[in-house]
Amino acid sequence: MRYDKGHKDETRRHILDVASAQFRENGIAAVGLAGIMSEAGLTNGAFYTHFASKEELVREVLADALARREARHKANIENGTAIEATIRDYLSTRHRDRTGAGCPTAALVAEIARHPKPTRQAFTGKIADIVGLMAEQIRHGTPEERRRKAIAIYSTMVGALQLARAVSDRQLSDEILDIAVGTAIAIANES
Amino acid sequence: MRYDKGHKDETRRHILDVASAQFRENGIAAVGLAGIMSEAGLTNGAFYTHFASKEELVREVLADALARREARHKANIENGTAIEATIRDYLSTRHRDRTGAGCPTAALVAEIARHPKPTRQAFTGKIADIVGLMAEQIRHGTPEERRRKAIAIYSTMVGALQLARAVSDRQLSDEILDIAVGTAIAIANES
DNA sequence: TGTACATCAGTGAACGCGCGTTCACTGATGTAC
DNA sequence: TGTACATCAGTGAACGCGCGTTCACTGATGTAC
Repeated sequence: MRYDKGHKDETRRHILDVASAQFRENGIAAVGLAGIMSEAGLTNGAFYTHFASKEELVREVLADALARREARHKANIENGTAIEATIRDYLSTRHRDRTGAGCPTAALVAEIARHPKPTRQAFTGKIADIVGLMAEQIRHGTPEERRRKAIAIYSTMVGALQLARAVSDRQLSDEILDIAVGTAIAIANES
Repeated sequence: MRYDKGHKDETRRHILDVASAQFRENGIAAVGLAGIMSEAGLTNGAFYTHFASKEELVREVLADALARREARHKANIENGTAIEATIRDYLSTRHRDRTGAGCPTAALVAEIARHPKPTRQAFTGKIADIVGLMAEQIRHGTPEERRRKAIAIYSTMVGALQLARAVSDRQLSDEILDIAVGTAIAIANES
């Protein structure tokens, strides 16, 4: 072969990374394949050597980006990181200001809702896993109670991060994050 | 004039309504002006008799759709509707399943975050008003505490509704709504 | 009262452009004989 | 060892199409004289 063994996998990985950042930064509908491929240092046509369609790319990007978030949650559990730290990290000004590197759910959830079922299924599976891991981080309650708390916390975090990104008033934005931190931590710790 | 007095205002109103529903249903970036105008029963060119650009339409649609939500909140207060009923209504399966007629924030907040400042300002002003009205509905706490609760409840509702719409598993979707109702009501009533 | 002109919401074709996708081709390497 | 062919990731031009926007035009009514 004229390319190293594993070259194609690396290229595919690179396209996924570029697409993942562009989708989160600008939204799926607003991002074109030509822009993704040129940022990846390739030409238009090479796209179809790796993916069957834009929709397949979307599905793989979501699965991949959420798997990375999941890996972070797993590492948090192994390190004994408290749920409070996870919440503060998610609702930080840093996360708010770096959409392209941040949570795919907060960036894309409304758009995902409008995509075909296979795409929503790829999303659903990973979300269920992440909620399960967050439930493990929670210290109080039965497994069912922890699961309910994890879903409540995740909903609050996703909503608050999006609101904090959308409002034009910096002070209000900071306030939203601050209030959501307090709310999410209170949910985690109530008995 | 060859059209009734007030005709132009009615046409503009109609374009706004059609655009408002299409944006919420399919997202701003995915909706074209030609599709809006044809559903409104007009041709392409007439658009610019009413709006200077697509971006101006977006701004006006947001201001208008959120003003309608605000009017509903005002009516709730005048009718003495409890915050619990507002929460249950927002997090109902009906609202989840009718995106095009539902809350513009839940449908469009992530996209709004990517729009120019004037658009985000139009959004921010209305959101502040709606949060203020929700705070009035809350029965416990100082004005500042009520405001914080309203922001927490709104964040939770927006996040949960979006998640419920995106997941492909109906049972999980219903569960998310149910959990968020409990969480939001608990926030409203805690002292 | 009759005629010439002004008004203006809406028409519909066209503008340049970028979209997702297709496809004949390239060229470096591996394999067969 | 040398040569013919197969492989295949990537190239780059082209496909039809819809985008946001522009603009010369229409035609029904109102106004001026």
